[in-house]
Amino acid sequence: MIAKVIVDVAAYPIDRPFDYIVPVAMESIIEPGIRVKVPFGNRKVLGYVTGIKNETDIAIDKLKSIDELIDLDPVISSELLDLSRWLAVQTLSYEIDALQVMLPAAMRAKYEKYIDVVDQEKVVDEEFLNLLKGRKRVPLKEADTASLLKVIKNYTSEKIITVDTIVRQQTAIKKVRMIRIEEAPKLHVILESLHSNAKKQFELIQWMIQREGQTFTSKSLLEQSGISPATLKSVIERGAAFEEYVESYREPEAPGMKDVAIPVDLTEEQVVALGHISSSVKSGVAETFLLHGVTGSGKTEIYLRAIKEVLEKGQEAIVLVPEIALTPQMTSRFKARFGPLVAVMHSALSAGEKYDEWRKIQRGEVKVVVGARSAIFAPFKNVGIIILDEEHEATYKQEDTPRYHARDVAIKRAEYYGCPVILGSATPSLESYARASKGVYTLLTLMNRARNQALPAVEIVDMREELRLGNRSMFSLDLAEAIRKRIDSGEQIILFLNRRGFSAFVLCRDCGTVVECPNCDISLTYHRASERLKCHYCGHEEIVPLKCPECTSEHIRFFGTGTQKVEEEITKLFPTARVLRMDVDTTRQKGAHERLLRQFSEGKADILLGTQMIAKGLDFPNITLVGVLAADTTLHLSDFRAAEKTFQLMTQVSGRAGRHELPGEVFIQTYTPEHYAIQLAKEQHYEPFYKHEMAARRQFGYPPFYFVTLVQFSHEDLLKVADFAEKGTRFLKDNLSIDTQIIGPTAAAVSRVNNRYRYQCLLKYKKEPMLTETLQQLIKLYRTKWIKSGLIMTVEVEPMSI
DNA sequence: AGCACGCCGACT
DNA sequence: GTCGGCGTGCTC
Repeated sequence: MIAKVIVDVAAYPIDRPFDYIVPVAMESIIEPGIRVKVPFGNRKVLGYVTGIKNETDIAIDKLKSIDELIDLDPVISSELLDLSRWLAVQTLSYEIDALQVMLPAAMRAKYEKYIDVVDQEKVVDEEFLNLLKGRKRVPLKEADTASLLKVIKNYTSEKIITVDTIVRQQTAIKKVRMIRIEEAPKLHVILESLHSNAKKQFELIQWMIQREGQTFTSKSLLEQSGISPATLKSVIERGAAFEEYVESYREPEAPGMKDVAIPVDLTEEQVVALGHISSSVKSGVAETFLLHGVTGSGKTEIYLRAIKEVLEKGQEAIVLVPEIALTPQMTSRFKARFGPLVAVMHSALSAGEKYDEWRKIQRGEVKVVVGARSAIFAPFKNVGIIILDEEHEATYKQEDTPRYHARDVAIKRAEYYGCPVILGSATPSLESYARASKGVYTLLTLMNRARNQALPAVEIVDMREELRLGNRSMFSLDLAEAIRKRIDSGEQIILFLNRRGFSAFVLCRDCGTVVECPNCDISLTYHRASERLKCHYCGHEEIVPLKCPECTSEHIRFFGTGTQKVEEEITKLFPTARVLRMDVDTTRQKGAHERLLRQFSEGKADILLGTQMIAKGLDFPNITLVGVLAADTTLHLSDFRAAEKTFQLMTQVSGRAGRHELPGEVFIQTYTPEHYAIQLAKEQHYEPFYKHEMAARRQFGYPPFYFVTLVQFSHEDLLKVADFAEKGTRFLKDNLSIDTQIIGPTAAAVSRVNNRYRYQCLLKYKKEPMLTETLQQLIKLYRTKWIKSGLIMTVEVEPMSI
């Protein structure tokens, strides 16, 4: 019997199955999806069995045998095995990367090498003997000097010692030590044999006789008997009890918030939308729905009811939410509705906790998973529905290999199971809406809010005008007035600062020098908490200079607006206001996110001030005012999605106000009030925005009219990167059709990051039959030749930004 | 990716 | 003369 194995080595010539002999003892157990330890070259690696066969073309003398099985049951189902192959092709990545991304990080292999002494007599080297200290097995990494490694090499070739590789999972699986007590007759025998001064052991065995045959966790046994661990150990050695280790789950912190929306009657729109989804669930035919509903229209309630139907059919549900929206508020609604049937997967869980959740899914102990992007690979075996909430979010696209989009994977999995995919959003991506318009997806619309509240009144404030009136503060007069009113009446406020591309930088007022990162072509960002300047690209940090590094002037200070600075100004303007600041700095700590939100929901603050992370999903009855401090900051990014992102953000954040009884009000401050993205966000008019933006995309040849692929090059040497970028672009031009636009090579927007110069080449095409093949050839060229010269090249099909 | 094999300069 | 530098080539 021969097994086809994909080995855990990400390299170009290795990216294919290797054949191994299956030892007879393994034949009845082995099947595709099981992991194995195999010899590869002169080392041992982990591999995934992808197929079983009886013949091979490989010469017999070349074939090796599988060393051992890592799993007894497949960890990758046949469905996911096929999906990984598809994923590798789609994203132009190694098959091993596509496989690994499907499993929790804790299951990734870790390699440890040990020296085993075979012939003790012949070990004479003093340094080596010193390393052994009498042991017969020593971790190889303890040998850290060159001379020792040399001795090891010699001893290995003389077969005095061998080097053994242990393949194991990264994080130990949490196990609980269980103690099973023997039967009474045996205990009596042991009791007799005890020495008279072993009083504690005598006591423990008598205690055990009362509980013969029972099993305890070692912890509870020690507590209940009041005996020390040392005594227990001796008693176990005498054979009075067995130890066994049982895999146990960690219990992730229980969310503290209740389901705020008790099941209510559905609106007519909701009934219609749910009806379409239900009939798809029943039909067993894959169908993709775009659920377009204004903020507060009750999309989540539709998800919950659709999932209920799926569970009643005996099937499972996958719910994806953007990481940032994976708040306790969101997950607790699912937990409240489906209780212990829900597994939650988010980045705040430890590697071990993620593994536990994964196991619960795999064992079929849960039926619903709510999670971020990677939860799309949940190891369910009978998926009945897949939901992507806020489907337009860029976080659904993975930034490193395999660069997959969760939406594409969802649709692929749904095809296999013949089940519906629900893409939900108040502001769908243009791609999805275009597909819905063309009938590729089924469009479901919710025009009204579930509790029939009016959408909040949105006012656009022209900050240029404020400036003209002499108001140099970051709060317009109207917004300041509205804030004051809310503080007085005890209502709550959300202030949103879209900091991206608009962070606090340090500028010399005499010579105009901006302090830049020494490794990247970008200005450094001022961080108040640490009083340091940081680079957001490479992580470089330095102290804030007191003098200008160029002209030594002392007139150097920071400009721009960060949340910390806004917080200061709020305290100055509204001394009585209680402010909670939520950004990367205040939420880094585990659980900080939840704590801040809980404080806010309990009314312990008047103002919640934050960045992107407060724009989504929050639902608090007392919020009646939302202020956007500077709406334009996303607008000026050099990206084709800039307007779309701005519109989405404005709509999302506005939707936080007035979701319950109290009416909401929104102020959007901007320096470009005439821009269509801002004007149309005012009324949450998606349709006109869509039409306007589509016209722009058509004109400039961007998605969804054209597909794009981005090829990026980086190198320490500017001349070399320009040269390779030119070569790569030429290769693409020579091999792709004439209708494909090939733009570049051009220097990237941030032309140097971490001391590497960056170039890129952009492909735009409607139909390019040669695309995959040409890109594969380009990658081959890179991986076999160019990579040696220090070039790094990445290819991203359909990037989220360029 | 690793790791060994293999061919040329500086040391006991 | 050997030790060791890292260029080249292979992994079922």
